Amino acid sequence: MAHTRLRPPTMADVARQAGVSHQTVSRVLGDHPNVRDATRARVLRAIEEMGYRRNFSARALATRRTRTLGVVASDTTLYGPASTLFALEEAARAKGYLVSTVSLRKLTMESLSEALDHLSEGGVEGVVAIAPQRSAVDALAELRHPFPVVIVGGGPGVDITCVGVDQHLGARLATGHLLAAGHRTVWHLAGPEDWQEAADRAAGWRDTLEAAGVEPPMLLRGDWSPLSGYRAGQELAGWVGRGLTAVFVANDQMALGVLRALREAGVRTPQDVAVVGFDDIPEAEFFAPPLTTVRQDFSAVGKRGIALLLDLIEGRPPATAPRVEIEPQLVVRASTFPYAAQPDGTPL
Amino acid sequence: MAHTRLRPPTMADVARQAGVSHQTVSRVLGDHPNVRDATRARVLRAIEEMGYRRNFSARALATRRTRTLGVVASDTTLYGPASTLFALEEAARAKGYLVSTVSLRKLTMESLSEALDHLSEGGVEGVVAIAPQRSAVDALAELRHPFPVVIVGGGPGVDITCVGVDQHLGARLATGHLLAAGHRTVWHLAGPEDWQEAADRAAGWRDTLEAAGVEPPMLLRGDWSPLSGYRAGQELAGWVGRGLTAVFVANDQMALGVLRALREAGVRTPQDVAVVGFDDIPEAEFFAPPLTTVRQDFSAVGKRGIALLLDLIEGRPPATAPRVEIEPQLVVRASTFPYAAQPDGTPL
DNA sequence: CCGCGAATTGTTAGCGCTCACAATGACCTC
DNA sequence: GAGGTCATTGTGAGCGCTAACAATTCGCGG
Repeated sequence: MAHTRLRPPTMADVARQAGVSHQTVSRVLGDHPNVRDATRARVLRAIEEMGYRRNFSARALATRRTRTLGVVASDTTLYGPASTLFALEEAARAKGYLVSTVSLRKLTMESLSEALDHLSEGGVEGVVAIAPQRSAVDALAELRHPFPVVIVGGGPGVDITCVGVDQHLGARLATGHLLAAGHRTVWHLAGPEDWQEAADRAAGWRDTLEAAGVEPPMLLRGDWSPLSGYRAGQELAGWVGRGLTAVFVANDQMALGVLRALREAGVRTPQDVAVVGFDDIPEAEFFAPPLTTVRQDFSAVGKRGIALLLDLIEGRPPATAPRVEIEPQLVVRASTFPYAAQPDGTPL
Repeated sequence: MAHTRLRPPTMADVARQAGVSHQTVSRVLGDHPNVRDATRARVLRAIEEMGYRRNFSARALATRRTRTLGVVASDTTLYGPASTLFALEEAARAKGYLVSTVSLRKLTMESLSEALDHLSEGGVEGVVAIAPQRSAVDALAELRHPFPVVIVGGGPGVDITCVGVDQHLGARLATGHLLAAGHRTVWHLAGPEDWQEAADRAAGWRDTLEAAGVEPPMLLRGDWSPLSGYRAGQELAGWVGRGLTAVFVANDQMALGVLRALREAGVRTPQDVAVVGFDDIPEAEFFAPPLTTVRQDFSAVGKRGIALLLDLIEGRPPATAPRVEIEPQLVVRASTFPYAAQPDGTPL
């Protein structure tokens, strides 16, 4: 007969019902060998009947493992961080870990410290920080924490394990693509100075030009937003006819703003000015014109990040170098090549 | 003298160091009154010196509370779900709860069931499901789980507490805006049939037209993607000059595709056809032309969702109705009104 | 200077699980 | 049939904390 049970059943309850000891129940749940099939079946039936679920806290206390990882991130509504977050969670879950997230509005020393405390109180065994700003990386390096930390998207220099896409290579692909198409030089609209990825992309752009014997033109800066791209685009429009025929924009959102400003200034893309972005956000294919851009493999970043963190947690020597770089990929569309395919596959 | 300590210090270690009982340490940490200031100071100093941190699992086991909530979501790289996720985490953290996320690629019965199991194994006290598809809501209603569940963005009908933006009202705002601007009728590009929000927006559109004594024209369907909007836009372009002067598109991404298709067909926006979107993604302001759209207050959704879940967890009678609706807001831009302000504030 | 209530501190038992080890039984070999 | 081995199951001791209760101390009126 079913009576209301105030407390959820414990392992001992199940054991009693199945006529075994609690340890045998534990063995069944832990997939230990050396449990007779008949016994296992009896236990499983009791578990099923009573709707038993192993108590997380008791288990964690006894094993000293919570199997929970923390992630600290900011700007999680942007495509890049959101994709990274998704990839990290998926990779962690595949390894049997739970992920607790803290999304910050700003990665300051203070907010980071609070976030790590919060996660620490939550018993995480390690943390992945999506920290693209140098200042955030520095803060992280200073902060004391009782668990290993892996940084995604951050820069080198500090003594923390990092994973990220090879931004320098991405920028070389973008800039090289434009040079190969016959442009004499390539302008660059960079991201905020403090961002490691912005710096790496700018460096890749500069190095490619210099390797080709071209003096890099003036560098413009935006803040990743379409609005800042729009403003930079207005400025860029003023240089058309004075040597500007190609622009490498440090992300797709700013490229959107640039495209709009150019269009409003009567500048045609790609006939007058070719534009390349970075990220390959889903909308990029539908910009006017569809945007040539650099695609990052976030899923790979997530997998490597989690793998690295688990190595650290389990005290294994990290399987790879402390700095892991994932290769990006150039996606060519009509913003640099007028005959590139339409979104639905038909030529323009 | 400092020697390497293999195990992190326990409360008993701190107590010994401070010359008190572990219980007094617990009192200090728990902010209990009735601890003499001198004692408190001594304990705090010991904690500081030893770098003590309270063990999460032991605490959770003793209190039977993990103070952890779960969130199940899908499509977390899209603006809407990502914003909701962010808002939920922020609201939960403000209440002292940790959030564990599971991001699914598809919300099927099977994946949902696995997600709830995974969270359950992780000891969550309750779950918020971002489940915009009806099928997902139905699956959730069928699934047994040992904790309360609140649905965000889902529909009514089932016996689960829901929070969401009032989509019907949003659609009325959008459609009414177009009618007020003098359009004789408004076409609609809806989202996938299975999505509650798509259905509500379509219903709001239809109701507004009928209230105005207008027979709703043929309804088009997309899948939220820019590509599907592009295809629908090509079809819509064929109706220009045959009564089509205004379109309400069920989200901004599809609206982007529609705008592009119209432009390619030589149709001007807003002079020939006015377009309204839904969501107000950050890029919407930079579409060509800037998009009139409906803004949703995700932060409010997050707060109400968490509040509701905590009510359920703590056995309080829910402070509000089982179905909470947040009011959306119309944002007018140039896609419906040629004199709307430019992104940077200057008139066109 | 005793006694009483309030403030402060200590003691004892779990919370529900896993681990290490002990115990049981089945089966086999010589 | 004694002794040994292996597979299977049970027992006891924590894991590190909080909650309930017991004990101690302090201040102060009588």
